[in-house]
Amino acid sequence: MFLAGEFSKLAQVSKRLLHFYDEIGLFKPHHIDPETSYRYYSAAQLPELNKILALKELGLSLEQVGRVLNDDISADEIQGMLILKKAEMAQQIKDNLLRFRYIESRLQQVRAEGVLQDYDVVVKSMPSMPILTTRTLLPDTSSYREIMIEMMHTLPQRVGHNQIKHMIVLSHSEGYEAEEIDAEIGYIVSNACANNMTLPSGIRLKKRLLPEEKMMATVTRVGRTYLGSGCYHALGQWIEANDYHIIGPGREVFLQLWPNGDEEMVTEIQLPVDKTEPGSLFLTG
Amino acid sequence: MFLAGEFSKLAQVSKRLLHFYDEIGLFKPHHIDPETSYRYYSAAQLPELNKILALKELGLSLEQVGRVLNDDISADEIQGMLILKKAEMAQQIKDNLLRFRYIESRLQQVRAEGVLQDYDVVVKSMPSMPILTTRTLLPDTSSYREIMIEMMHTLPQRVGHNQIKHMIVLSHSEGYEAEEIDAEIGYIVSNACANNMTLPSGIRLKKRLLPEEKMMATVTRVGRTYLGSGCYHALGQWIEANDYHIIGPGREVFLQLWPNGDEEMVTEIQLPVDKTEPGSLFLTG
DNA sequence: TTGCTCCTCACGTCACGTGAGGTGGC
DNA sequence: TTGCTCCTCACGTCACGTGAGGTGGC
Repeated sequence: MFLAGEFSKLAQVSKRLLHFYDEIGLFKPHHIDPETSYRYYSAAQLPELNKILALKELGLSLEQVGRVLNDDISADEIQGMLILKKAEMAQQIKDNLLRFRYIESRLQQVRAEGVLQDYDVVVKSMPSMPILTTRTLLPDTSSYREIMIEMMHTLPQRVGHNQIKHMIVLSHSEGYEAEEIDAEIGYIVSNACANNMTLPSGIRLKKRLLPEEKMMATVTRVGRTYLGSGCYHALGQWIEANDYHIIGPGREVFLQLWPNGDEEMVTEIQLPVDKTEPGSLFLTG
Repeated sequence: MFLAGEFSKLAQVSKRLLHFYDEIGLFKPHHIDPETSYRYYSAAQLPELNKILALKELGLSLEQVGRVLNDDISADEIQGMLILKKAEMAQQIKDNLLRFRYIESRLQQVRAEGVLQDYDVVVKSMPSMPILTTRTLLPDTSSYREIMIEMMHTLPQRVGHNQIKHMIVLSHSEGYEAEEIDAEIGYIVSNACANNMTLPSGIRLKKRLLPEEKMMATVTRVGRTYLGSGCYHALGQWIEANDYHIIGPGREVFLQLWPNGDEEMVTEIQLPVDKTEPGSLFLTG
């Protein structure tokens, strides 16, 4: 029979762990002296403690370990647990590999530029939503502005302020183009909004449903968005390092327009992405 | 300006997270209405929140994130953090790969036998310790017993009870042999113990220092140990699945001898092991 | 007496999630 | 009035680690 301290040395665990397992009823001392409350453990209890440690190593929670020990669980259920754990491990490994690569790319960036990059990519999902837009070929990036200003000044009155949410631009051009930009400009609106609208300048808007996107790589920036900036660079780097690829038209959502000058404009750039199939890691099965 | 609920939808985080970050001073609302205590956030704050989320994704703690945001940290320190995180990731990935493989091997075992195996392998370290032993070639496994019994009955009196700890057997044979076993039998003793000892039967014991072992794969069993059992099988499987290999003589430590018959004997089998060099995972750098 | 063990509270960790219970404006 | 938002406690999570404060035998 060993005292808690001796037994903890034999098993190479902390005394506190023994206390804790006693407390939660997972592993009790062989007996406790009623006078001193000293815990006594027998060497024959070591295999049981080892079983607990080993199952914990496999990734089971203490509650699961307890159920395995108490035998109120079938071999099938144990198999189920292990299969689940295995899948979780596989997922974690994949995630960590990507995280590892992304850390590497951020490291390179810090080394090269001496500071952490300005733009931070975050994954979001977007539900489907109605938009009221016009699609045109624009000669250059500054042409956006005129159309947007016209919309700002006329649309809210025409369809009602409460029908209208954020202004949005979708770029349908493949890749980046400085001229002949195929873009769709308008507003995110509510379901009740009118289906058609003509602006004073003759521009015609139509309502359509923008599909749901489960994964969007997004970057938010403050200030003039139509100027080139590090946003797209950061997005590109992120998408590459994380094995994503772009699967649809990019969006720019104007969370805050320029009431007091461009500096206060806030835009979120959203690129719908999907996982690129990984070069097999044989973590299946 | 957005209310907490709206802003949390924009950012796709929970309201509680916003409250929490406010509480710990990591990310405060643009302002708070002093009458209602309502929190108001501005769209221009989104990039900052995104930065927090992105740094968290990289694996930094909130405290580290806070230091990066507050700029009371140099680019060098940020690099240091990232390099550290990268190494941690690499280690985690390696660990998880091994865990994954070990889960697989336990799964196979459960599938094959219908129950979880009896023996559980645990890694321990052993400090160097003095032992008082004799090394001989034994004709067969049952010859252990006679020597052990003689030692039990004579050694404690000769060198003093408090000089003696557990009985130990080291097997120097390469691999498993049923006969002509090269074994070393004796006791773990204290530093003050005598250097030599001769038993009544003429067996001579010498004291020597058993070296430290940083990693021992161990299994503990209750009952007669000199009979073949699943112990070694479990050990072997474990060592293989976890990319270890054996680097020295195995030990059997008798934590409890047979005062009332073999059934109550408790033995710990210890195999010194080391990591086998992994087939490169290119996680270095 | 000093040193060594043991014990029982009880708070700390980390990043929030999850109610409970109540308020204020349409 | 009903519904909707917002708020502030405050406990729960998971597996222990880490003192604080005190006891008992050599």
